[in-house]
Amino acid sequence: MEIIIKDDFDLNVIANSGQCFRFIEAEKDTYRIIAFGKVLYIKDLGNGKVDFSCSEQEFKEIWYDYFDLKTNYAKIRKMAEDNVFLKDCADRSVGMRILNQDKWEMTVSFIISQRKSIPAIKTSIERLSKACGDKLGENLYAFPTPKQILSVPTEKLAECGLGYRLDYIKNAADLFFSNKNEFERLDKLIDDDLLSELKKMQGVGDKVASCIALFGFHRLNFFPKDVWINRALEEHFPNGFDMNLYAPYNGVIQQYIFYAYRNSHK
DNA sequence: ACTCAGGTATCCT
DNA sequence: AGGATACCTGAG
Repeated sequence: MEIIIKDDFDLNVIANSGQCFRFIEAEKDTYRIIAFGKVLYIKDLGNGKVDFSCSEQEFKEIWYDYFDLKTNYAKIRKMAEDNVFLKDCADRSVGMRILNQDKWEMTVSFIISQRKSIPAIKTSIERLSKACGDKLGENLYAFPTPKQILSVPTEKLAECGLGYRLDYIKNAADLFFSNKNEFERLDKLIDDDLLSELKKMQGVGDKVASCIALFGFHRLNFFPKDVWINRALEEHFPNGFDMNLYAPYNGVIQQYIFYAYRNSHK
């Protein structure tokens, strides 16, 4: 189905923004997303026209929210214009959106992310999905549920290149398998409490918890600090970055900095 | 072969 | 509270 999107929307920017690991350019100008047990292909036809390979019902139920289409990102982007560096980052990140991704998938994905490059993270996630996720098509697998991860022999999980993170992931799977409503409970907490609750998990520190909150719980004010952000802040905000200026959208600003700074320094 | 990767836990002082 | 160090493994 075709839809019209007037707001910021660039599939290439989003796919390479580091917030998602199963959103890739499958062929020229066509992107493939595996999420929520579905495989979606999207093609940007230009002039705001975008083709989604799904029914109108599926679009309304999943993808409208996934792409956060209710939110006006062009308006948020304008907030960055008061600062030369931020404006430059925002200008080079036009089309960025913060996706509404699955909370469980984000939890595991960002536990995996520590001390790994983005290509290595993607490899691990694909292996894990293939090892125990539902088959959705030829060489396409859904992200596994906590139960599926717990059901698979350790030797098979060890082949996913998870290293020392494997125990962290099993602990998280245990937690969310034995507490079916845990994500609902967490979702009701205010930002500070959500962060501290997430950090109770083994292998989840400030950075990973912030990413889970921002990309899984859609808490747009979280500002994950990774090596790239820290370098950018040191260079451009030697006296500190004022989080009050861009609240409640610090997370969006963070994505602009991450995307623009990393792309021009890697 | 060698370094570093979207960090965290643990062990110090 | 803050600093140093080890950590699995893959990608460049």
